[in-house]
Amino acid sequence: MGKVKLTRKKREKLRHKNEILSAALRLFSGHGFHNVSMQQIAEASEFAVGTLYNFFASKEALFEELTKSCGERISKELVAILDGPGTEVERLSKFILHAPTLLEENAEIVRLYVSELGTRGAKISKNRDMDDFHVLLGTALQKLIANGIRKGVFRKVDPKIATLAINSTIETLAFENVGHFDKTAVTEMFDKVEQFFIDVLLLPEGKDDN
Amino acid sequence: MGKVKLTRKKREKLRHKNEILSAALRLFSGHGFHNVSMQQIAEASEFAVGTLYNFFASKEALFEELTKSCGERISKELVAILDGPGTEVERLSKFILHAPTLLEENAEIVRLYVSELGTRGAKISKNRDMDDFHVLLGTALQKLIANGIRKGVFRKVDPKIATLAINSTIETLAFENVGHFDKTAVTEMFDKVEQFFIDVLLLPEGKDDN
DNA sequence: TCATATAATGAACATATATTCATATAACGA
DNA sequence: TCGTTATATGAATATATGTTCATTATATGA
Repeated sequence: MGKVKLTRKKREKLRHKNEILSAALRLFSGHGFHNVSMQQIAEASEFAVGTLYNFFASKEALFEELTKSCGERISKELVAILDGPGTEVERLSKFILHAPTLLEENAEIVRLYVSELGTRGAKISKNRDMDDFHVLLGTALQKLIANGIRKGVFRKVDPKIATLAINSTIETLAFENVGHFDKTAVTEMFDKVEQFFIDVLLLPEGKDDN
Repeated sequence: MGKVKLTRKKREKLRHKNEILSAALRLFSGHGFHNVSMQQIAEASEFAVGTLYNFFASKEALFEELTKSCGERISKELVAILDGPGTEVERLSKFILHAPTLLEENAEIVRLYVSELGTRGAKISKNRDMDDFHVLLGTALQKLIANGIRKGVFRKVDPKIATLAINSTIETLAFENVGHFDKTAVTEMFDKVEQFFIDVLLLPEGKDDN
């Protein structure tokens, strides 16, 4: 994608920027945008306050850059599963069951995403990036379900509603567990969610709605 | 419940308090807790800042009282439907279809609830009242579904997961629409949600899982 | 009418915090 | 070595806002 050749200085600058973003993520995800000060981010990243302003025009700008990179990362990971190999049922299954791992590996990002950026919550700034990723994800899932229906494996439901239900359920469950994360318990819950939706969406054998 | 006899003065004081709460609700629901100042609440309610502090110990206390009364109101309304008359299917149906009306009549409350108090969002203060109401609602819905399963009208699913899915879906849809409310469009969406969950939960005739 | 209690007021205070900028430091090439 | 550029610094500034409290207004009832 981007240029690979970077002078040492440029690379170092980028590293510094990422260190700031990383510290900011830790703080924002733990306490929320309004409860974290630039001073705190400065301390946590071991830079001076002024330095932050060499990288970001404002606190909001910093936040937006953070959400953009985080959103991209997560949505890419999930869309890859939805658009990946396997039957519709397999992919839907994988999509839901992948949540615990994603939650474990990106607890901070997920927390940030759900707590201040999901479909809910008083938006910080008019940042639309997150919404874009959300739409991207919704579209992919919707397409998967529509295909499954066309192929006669899924019951004839409204793909938009099914998508809404699945995504809402995953998001809610994700946030409820991202605070006090217990892999075993979370995995068990998502197993049940997967079971529920597969169970409920699968066309009963022998019965043909079409 | 409470004492009905109140002196005129007491009644007036209560009215004043409610006026403040009402103004606060309007502002908080529109801009979020952190973006509304006591000054603004004072102006909107046509009292002086100091007066607010005669009613509430702090901004947080004001907010908590607001959420408590709002939560009670909504959860009572919904639990009444879930525990009301009719078969399980009828009540579940009614529960989902009631959302547009509830949304229309309590747009501000719903907005406040979902945006800053739902299962998500960086909590303002350690207020647990809202969670209590949420649990109450969840319990009622879960019981309804369990009963439906026992009676053989619902498919054998995990009532907890079904409850999670239904509530999450309703909440998400509610918030997505509370901003730019269009009764027709919203009603149509909730009709589809109702159709989806009824369709998907109903045990196919003639097939007996039990 | 007047003494008392209750309620309302808003300027002043204390604090927090986003942002700036003059200065210092380090890196680099000539 | 030295001048130039890029980067880092953090004290100072400006602003916003939660909270207090001495003062004023109003209502009550003896």
